[in-house]
Amino acid sequence: MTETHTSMELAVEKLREAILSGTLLPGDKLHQDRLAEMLGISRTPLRAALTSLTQAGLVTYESNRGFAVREFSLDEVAGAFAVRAELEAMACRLAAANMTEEDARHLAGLVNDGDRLLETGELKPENLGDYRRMNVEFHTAVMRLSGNPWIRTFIQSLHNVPAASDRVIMWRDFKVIERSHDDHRRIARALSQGQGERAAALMREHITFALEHLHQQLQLYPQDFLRVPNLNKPVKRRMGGRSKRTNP
Amino acid sequence: MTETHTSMELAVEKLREAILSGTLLPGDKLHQDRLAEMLGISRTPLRAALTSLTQAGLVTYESNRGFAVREFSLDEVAGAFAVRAELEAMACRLAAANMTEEDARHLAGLVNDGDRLLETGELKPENLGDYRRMNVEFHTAVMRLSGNPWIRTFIQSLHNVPAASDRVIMWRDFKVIERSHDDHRRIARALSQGQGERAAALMREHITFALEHLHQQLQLYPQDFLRVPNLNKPVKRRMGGRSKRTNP
DNA sequence: ATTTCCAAGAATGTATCCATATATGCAAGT
DNA sequence: ACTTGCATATATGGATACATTCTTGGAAAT
Repeated sequence: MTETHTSMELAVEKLREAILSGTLLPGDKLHQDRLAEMLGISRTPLRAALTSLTQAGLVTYESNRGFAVREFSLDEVAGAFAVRAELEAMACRLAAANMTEEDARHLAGLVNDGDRLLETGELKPENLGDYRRMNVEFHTAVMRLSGNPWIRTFIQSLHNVPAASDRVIMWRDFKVIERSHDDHRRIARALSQGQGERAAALMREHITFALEHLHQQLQLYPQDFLRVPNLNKPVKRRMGGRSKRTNP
Repeated sequence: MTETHTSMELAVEKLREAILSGTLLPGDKLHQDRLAEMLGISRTPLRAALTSLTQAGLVTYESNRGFAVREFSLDEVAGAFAVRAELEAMACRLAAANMTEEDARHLAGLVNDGDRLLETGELKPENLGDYRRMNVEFHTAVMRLSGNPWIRTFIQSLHNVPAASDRVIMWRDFKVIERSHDDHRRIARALSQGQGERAAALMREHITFALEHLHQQLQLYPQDFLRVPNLNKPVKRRMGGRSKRTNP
């Protein structure tokens, strides 16, 4: 069984990673020839990848004017959190009715993993990746347990909104992390006991606070977030670029 | 001033229409050469269109095995209604806080349009298109008023689920239409008076009932919905082939 | 008769080439 | 000096040709 990766799929992954990690900044124009050369493929699969990412919401497209990395307003980011809160709360209500013993154990296990990662009283940098994975898996598990596939689909695309993604855990305040993890613990227990409304309320607050906290962090450390959307930039940034152009 | 429609965008429209209208049935394999010829374009823009539709959720794709019209399970259809109910209820809560006089008038106007279309005590076939447009515009307006762009985005993609689309109004029972329209009236008034929770409750029921009604209709008139997904159709016509074997 | 293997056909994936639309820069006119 | 218009350059959109993978039909062996 060959893991047949078509090169368009590879391009999608590479580009998604580049955009979400900030290598490509919002507003950057996605020049087909250069990108194709950088990725070592031709323009055909690249265009397919860009088309795909356009529908996924990561890039924008205008006829005859090409693709560009999508920019998000603060309102859109806030809206993303609001919808996340609502849909994941919904997932809790639904999941509570479907929980089996095994499901309960799985969630409890994830909470346990978090306990271990935080037991030193801090979130060590080398544990950040594991904590993030645990966090993602917890939320994903709840949505899966809801039995409604659309919830996962939509939350997934909300994670393409840079600041709304649960990829980012830049919480400097350990107390906030601890509280957040305690939310998980309570949610897991509430779900296991069939307390759907309670779990939903916890989840809604869990996510709503994340937005509030983001706002605070944005006030305190704007430079961490404000990769300034280069508005009508005079600067042509190129990624790893070999510049082969000679004009000024 | 040419309405510069790139031929990929045209293909997207044509295909979307063909799929939603049932010309292309769920499970149908989307043969690139044939489709390209039918649409009068080459495979390049066609593939772009298919890629786009894949992300939009109307078709599926597997590496080296091509595209096909997506099939939806009854569970997925039900799930679509459930999420619609939740998100549009959310839109009501948000919209109630944002309503201006003009917004109120707009909604009232739409309700009025519906009144006129139904005043004869029936929904005449020639009015069905107008009624549908009014219905779509009403729901769209509420979502727009919510100020959260994601709600519209997601509901939009739920309308790609054939039976969950509000394109279909195949209500034979006039009482059901009348009640549904009365829901609109109450929702419009509730929103205008800032009664967000009430509007949300009405909207949730409005949509939840639509699913229940769909279930009923599906029991009564299954043939209207069950456009049978033609599983591995035996048409293997090879033209120009040298082996002309007589049909059994 | 059934199964296995191989080869030819067909369809998909990718690269390259051509056409068209947009952007840029220079010249001419006011 | 500024604006306008045109010519050239550049980028994107689409078509065709080529490569790779999958499917299918048949022959040989058990």
